[in-house]
Amino acid sequence: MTPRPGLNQDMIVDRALQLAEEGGLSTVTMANLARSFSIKPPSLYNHFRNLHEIKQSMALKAQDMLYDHLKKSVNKEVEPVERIQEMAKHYVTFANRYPGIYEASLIAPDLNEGVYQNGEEPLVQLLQKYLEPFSLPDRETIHAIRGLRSLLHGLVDLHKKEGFKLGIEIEESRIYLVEAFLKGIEWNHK
Amino acid sequence: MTPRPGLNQDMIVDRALQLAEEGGLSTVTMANLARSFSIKPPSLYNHFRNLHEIKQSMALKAQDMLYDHLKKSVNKEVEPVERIQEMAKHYVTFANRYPGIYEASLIAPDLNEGVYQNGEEPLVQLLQKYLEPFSLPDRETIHAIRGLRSLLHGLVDLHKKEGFKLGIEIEESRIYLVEAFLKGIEWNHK
DNA sequence: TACTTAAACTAATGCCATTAGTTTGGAGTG
DNA sequence: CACTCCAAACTAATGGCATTAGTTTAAGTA
Repeated sequence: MTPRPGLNQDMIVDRALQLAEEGGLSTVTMANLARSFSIKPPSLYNHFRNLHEIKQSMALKAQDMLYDHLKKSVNKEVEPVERIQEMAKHYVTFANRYPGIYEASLIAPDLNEGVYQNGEEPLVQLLQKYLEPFSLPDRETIHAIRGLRSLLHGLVDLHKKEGFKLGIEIEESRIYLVEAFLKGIEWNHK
Repeated sequence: MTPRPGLNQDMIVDRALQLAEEGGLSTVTMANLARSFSIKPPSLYNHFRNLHEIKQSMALKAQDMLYDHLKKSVNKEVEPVERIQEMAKHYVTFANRYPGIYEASLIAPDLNEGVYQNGEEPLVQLLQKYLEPFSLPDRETIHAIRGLRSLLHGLVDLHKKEGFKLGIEIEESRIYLVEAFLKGIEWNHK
């Protein structure tokens, strides 16, 4: 049943994420993966159909890791706005500390092929939970989730592009923007 | 002085943007560019040092095109919030109508090598102008610009990924989010 | 011990970017 | 008009990549 069970999908995805972390997503190639296992590239095709499928698996695992990071690090005992601020901070921190994994988490799922339906992704569920105290109508909650994700990703992107340059800290922008955004959400609802 | 001036940088960049528009940025290759001009790939190296430089030039031109689109299509006679709503609408519209060009506009400039300093990019200048009526302190204006860009890009990204799926329209989110965001900005300032 | 089969392999194809070195044709000069 | 020059094309080659087809191998099972 299992002759020579040396490698498996999990090992490959983990190594792929490690490569992404060390040199960026563009260094995740069949050739580099094979090299890292001291095997030849064609051997990888015994475990995945092609590089694209490996990247899809990377995306799912990376999203899980981000989700776990956000979930475990958020204090339940603070008020709603502060809780979202904390979450936002952890989001940005994770993305900056593990840029390769974050990059992998952004890989788009195949159209009509994702494991999650719209709005089913763990991260969306989490944001939805944190927005519950605001008692928004469903439609507005969806808008708010879209807005928050956009703001968070935009801040991460900014940090990557000009984090080293002079200028106003991204951290300060994050605090200001989340604050303003939530205020605007509340105001709009009233 | 000028023997056989057949091709030049502008022609190559224009064709590269055309290829991006037809098949996405990943189809912009030396091989495809050469094919489109009926020449051999090495000939392109007489005009650009490598593919990377071509892509950098594409980014600049694409950013110009986006900027021109936003600039010319905004009505001066409306109130500040409505003006930003219009701009946002045109931003999203442009990105959806010319996905390849928009994709090219996002290519990151080489670190320490861009033609613009921080905050000098035309798009940033435009946003700054539209935010002037809000009379924000300089720091808050910078935060607001960062937030607006993030929201706009996030909406475009969402449209690309799930624009065809069922669900609440991106257009509605745009209207809601810009409205809420600007409300929050004003509130925070008071 | 022999069989089966997954997981490795070799060999090959066809992309791609890039470099080195060569040819060529049009503009300017005598 | 013939000559020179040189930018812009070319050919040939290298080395990287993903992927496929077909072959070998070795570990567990009968």
